[in-house]
Amino acid sequence: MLVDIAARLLAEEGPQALSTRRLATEADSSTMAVYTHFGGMSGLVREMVHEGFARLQRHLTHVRQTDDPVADMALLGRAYRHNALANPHLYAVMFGGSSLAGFSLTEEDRQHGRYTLGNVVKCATRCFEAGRFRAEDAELVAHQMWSAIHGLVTLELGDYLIAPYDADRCFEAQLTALMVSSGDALDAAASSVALSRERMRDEVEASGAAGEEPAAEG
Amino acid sequence: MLVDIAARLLAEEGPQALSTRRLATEADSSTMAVYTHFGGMSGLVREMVHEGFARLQRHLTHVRQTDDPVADMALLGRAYRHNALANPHLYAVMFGGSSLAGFSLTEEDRQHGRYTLGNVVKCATRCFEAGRFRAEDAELVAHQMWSAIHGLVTLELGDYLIAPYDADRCFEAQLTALMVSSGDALDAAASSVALSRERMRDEVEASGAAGEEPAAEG
DNA sequence: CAGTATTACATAACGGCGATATGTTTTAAG
DNA sequence: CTTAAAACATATCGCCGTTATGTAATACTG
Repeated sequence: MLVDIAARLLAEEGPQALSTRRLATEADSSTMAVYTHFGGMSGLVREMVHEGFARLQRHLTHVRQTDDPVADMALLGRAYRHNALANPHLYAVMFGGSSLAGFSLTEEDRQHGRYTLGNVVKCATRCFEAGRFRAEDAELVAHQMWSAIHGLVTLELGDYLIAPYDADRCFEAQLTALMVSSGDALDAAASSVALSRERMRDEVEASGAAGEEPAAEG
Repeated sequence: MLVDIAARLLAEEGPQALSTRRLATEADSSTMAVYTHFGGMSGLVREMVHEGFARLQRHLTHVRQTDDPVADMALLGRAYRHNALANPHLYAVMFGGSSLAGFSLTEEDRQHGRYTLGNVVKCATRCFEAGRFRAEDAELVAHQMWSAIHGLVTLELGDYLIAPYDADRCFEAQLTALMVSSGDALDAAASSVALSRERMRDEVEASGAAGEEPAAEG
C-alpha cells in the first residue's frame, strides 16, 4: 500500500524523501497514484498524521493501570516520549505544522489526534480519586502534561538538549515536577516516577525480546 | 539589507515566501545575491535564526528585577511567549528544525541561542536565594521552564490548543505549575503569577502606546 | 598611476518538485 | 455486452535551489 511505503520512506530517509516521484518509483507506478488515492500530497500527509496518532494511541493504551495512578501517569509520559523517539519524523509531521514544505494541515487534521488525550484524562481522574493530585480539572492537568512533555520531546528530537542537561535528565526531572505541580508530595512523586522507570525498563525488555517495536530508525 | 527583506517576507507571508527568486525580485537583484552573501539559503536561514534569538534576548532582558523573583520568573515566561507570538514564523525557523524544506541547521546553529537561557538561570538563582524555590540546580530549573513553555507555545502556534482549554488558560496554569514544582508554595506562586500578569499588561500598554512592537504579523 | 585579484552581479541552464491536462487502460455496474 | 467510473501513464507547466559562465565593480598591491 502507498501509505506503508510513505511511512517507510519517512522513517528511513526523512521528510524530503516524501515526493510524488519518489513514491511513484518506489511503488512502480506513476506520480498520479498519489492524486487518485489521496488527492495530492496533502491527503497523504493527512493519512500519515492519522497513522502517527494511531501509533501513539497504541503506545498509550499499552500502559496498564496499577494501584499507583501517579506511576501510571508517569508511565504515560514515558510512553508518549517512547513513541516520539521511535517515530521521530512521523512525530514531526504530526506536530511540526509545516514540516513538509507548504503542506498545511486542516483544522480537523490538527484536532484528529485529540482522542489520545483521553488516556491521560482518565489517569488524572484516578490520581484525584486516590488523593494524590489536587482535585482540579482533569483535562487541564492532561493539557499541562501534554504541552510540557511535548516541548521536551520536541527539543530532544531537534537536538537542542545536550550534556550535561541532556534529554534523559531533563525528562526525569520534568516527570517529577509535573506530578508535584499537580499536587503530589515531592517524595511520593519521586518514588512513583522511579517506579515507572522500572516498569518502563521491564516493558521495553519484554517487547524488545519479542521484537515488537513499531518502527526503527537511524 | 537582504536579511531585513527576508525577515519581513517570513513574517508577512510565511516560510514559503523565502525563495531565492522571491528575494531577488524583492531586492531588485538576481538569485545570486543569496549565494554571494550567505552561500545559499541555508546561510540565510542561519542568519534568520540568529536574528530570532536576538529578538528573544531583547524581550527577555526587558523584564526588570523586582523583590519578587518568582514574579520576575513568570514574567520571563510571558516575555518568551510574547516574542514567539510576535514572530511566529521566525520562532518556527528557530525550533522547527526542518520548517523550511531540507534546510537542516548546523549543530552550532541549534546551540547558538543557548545564551538566552542565562536570563532564566540568573532568575532561578534569585528565587533560590529568596527561599522561594528549593535549592537545586538553577540550570535544570531553567531547562524545565524552557521545555514546558516551549511546548505550550509550539502547540499554540500550531493551533492545537482550542477552547475551552485555549492557550491563554493553559499558559496561566502552566506558569503557576512551574513555580510550584520548583518549590514555591501554591498560593505564593499564584499570587506572583497574578502579579506578573499585571506587570505584563502594563508593559504592553506602555510599549503599545509608544508603538515599539518588534514585529507584527497576520 | 597601472595591474591585478577579489568581490558582486546578471543570465542561462540543470535537475527536482507539486500539480494539471489529456489520453489510455483496467475495473465494475447495469 | 455495454457503459460508466476508477486507475493509470505520459507530457507539460511553473515553481524551487543550485551551479556554471561571463561581466562589471571594487579593493588591494607594487
